[in-house]
Amino acid sequence: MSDNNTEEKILDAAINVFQSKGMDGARMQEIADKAKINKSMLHYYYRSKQKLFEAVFKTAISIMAPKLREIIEKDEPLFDKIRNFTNGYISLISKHAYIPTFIIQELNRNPEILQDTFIKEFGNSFSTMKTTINEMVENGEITPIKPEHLIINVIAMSIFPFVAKPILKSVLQKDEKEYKLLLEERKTHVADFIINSIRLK
Amino acid sequence: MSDNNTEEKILDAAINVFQSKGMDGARMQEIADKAKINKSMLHYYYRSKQKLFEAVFKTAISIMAPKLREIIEKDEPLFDKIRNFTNGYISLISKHAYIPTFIIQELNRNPEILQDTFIKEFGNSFSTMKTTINEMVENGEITPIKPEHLIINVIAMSIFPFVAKPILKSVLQKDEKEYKLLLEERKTHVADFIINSIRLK
DNA sequence: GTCTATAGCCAGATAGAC
DNA sequence: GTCTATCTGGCTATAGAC
Repeated sequence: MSDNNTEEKILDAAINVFQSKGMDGARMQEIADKAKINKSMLHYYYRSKQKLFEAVFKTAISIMAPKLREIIEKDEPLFDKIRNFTNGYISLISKHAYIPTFIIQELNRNPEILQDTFIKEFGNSFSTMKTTINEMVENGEITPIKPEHLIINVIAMSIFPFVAKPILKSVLQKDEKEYKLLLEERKTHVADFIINSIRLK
Repeated sequence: MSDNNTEEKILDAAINVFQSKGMDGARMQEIADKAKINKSMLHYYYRSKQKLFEAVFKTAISIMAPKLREIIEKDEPLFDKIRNFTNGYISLISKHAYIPTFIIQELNRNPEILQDTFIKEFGNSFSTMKTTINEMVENGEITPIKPEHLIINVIAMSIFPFVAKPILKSVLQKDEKEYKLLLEERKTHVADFIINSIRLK
């Protein structure tokens, strides 16, 4: 994609550079080089580094947010939901390995970005999921657990291995290929692990 | 601490600034201001921004690594190990909230830093823990699980809530106080959740 | 729309007085 | 050891020709 259109070539290159270097580390010259266009074109199309960054950030969110909504909103049995999310999300991130770290990094740098791009994505859809989980606990269908912790656990086990890849590779003494294999296994492992913990025996 | 000694005042201020802004976002002037010393003192004591950064990075690692070794090396029953680690690590990070994000961010920026400061911390102590877990599986003491996944799960659920705090606060619609309470609960919740998953019923 | 040239600023680093 | 003043380079951004 984007072999012709200059604006798209810029955005693609900007995604590449911003996501690996962050806002502060990124250089407009590097983006121009990667896009194989003149540096002043960046300003012609996006006015400023800040505006270009915002376009990249929104793109990143738009890739990650829908699947997150899915787990929260879709009407299906909880265990299916967990299996679909972990499998789907780990697959998705495998194709966009830099995005979670990028979002986390920039969000910690400037937590207010959320107000504009993120919060309204969710509204109060979380509260319905919360209700569902609480009902399952009350009906004795799963072990007692706070919905908040369950959600954090699901997300943490899915995303953290990507974010902390360098540390985990080192601690576990895995090479690139072995680590990739572990991530692949986690598409099913994470759901098994969670369901094993909350289901009644 | 560090009310007199200039070098210490610099390091304290540098820790503060580098850990919240990262290498690229940090400014020597801001460090000097926070340390209430003249900017050129930074160079007098640490030669360059890079060298000062390395000192800060090593400090961060030296705060986080020992507890990580503990879980891997200490000779105690697995379930105790898990309880001690999650409780101990979450408590530790609560006092140094910026460190995990800082380490992850800088490690993704430059994965080679590890070679110098990190890998040798662990040696092959991981392999003994791996053996222990595999033996427990074989002896039917816990559910079948790859040691790698168990370790990733423990670390992920302990650390991720700090790293992804802005997102999770937003998704779960918690204010600062409520989120702090969740983190507090996780000191015991995480271990319960894990043990509940791997113990035999 | 695309290029070259350059303005303007800011940050890291150093020289040198005290 | 600590300060002021300044150099130097690199980066964003723009002016202006084509």
